Amino acid sequence: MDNFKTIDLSIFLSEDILYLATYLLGKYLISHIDNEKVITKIVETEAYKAPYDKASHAYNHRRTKRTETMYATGGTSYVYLCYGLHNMLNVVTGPKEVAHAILIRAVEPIEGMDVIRQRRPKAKKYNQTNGPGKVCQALGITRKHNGLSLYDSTNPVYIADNQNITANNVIKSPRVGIAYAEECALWDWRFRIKDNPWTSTPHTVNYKL
DNA sequence: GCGACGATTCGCT
DNA sequence: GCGAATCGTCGCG
Repeated sequence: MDNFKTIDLSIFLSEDILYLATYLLGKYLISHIDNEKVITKIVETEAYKAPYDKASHAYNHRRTKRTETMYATGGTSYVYLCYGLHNMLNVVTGPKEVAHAILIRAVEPIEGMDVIRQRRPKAKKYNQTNGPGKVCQALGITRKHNGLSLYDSTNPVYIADNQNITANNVIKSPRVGIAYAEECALWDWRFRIKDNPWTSTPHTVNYKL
């Protein structure tokens, strides 16, 4: 389990963010942090399409110190702190200056389960990596890893090629935790691999306008 | 400066 | 199911 084929940069430059969010399903997310290697498979993503998506941090071209990373070239990592304690990993996509991003919500452990258990000692099997904050904790990802090129296997965090998931094996549903985003909250921009037990909760969300 | 709040998680009821 | 934890970011002034 070594020698991974990385993803071509040109893929990340696409502006078809819904395609990319499904394309990333099945791919490897790998971390090599604190001398520990963890290999996982991406099983759940969410798309955030600046500038008109009200759920995006870059909504309405908002550009601040924090969101500056979102305007980087596609394939860059955007890691931010949520609720003061949870790190969230996103994949910036599109050309430079286009602030689209894809949130990695859940992964399936492939290698390095012992490391994950060490980092999340209280989590039971399927609760180890089934949420965006849990993913970062399990892989050791923090805001220090903001701004990395995810197509470069010499970086401590990167994405590698693997299976493609066919459309009939992808579940689309509304995104989680964005009730404030009004009509955008209803869009089916959350993508999960069908019947995969490692996807995150809640399994359904219901927003009222 | 200051106050409000968040792309969540966990433990307890 | 509910509420607390916890702090950087943002917007206002």
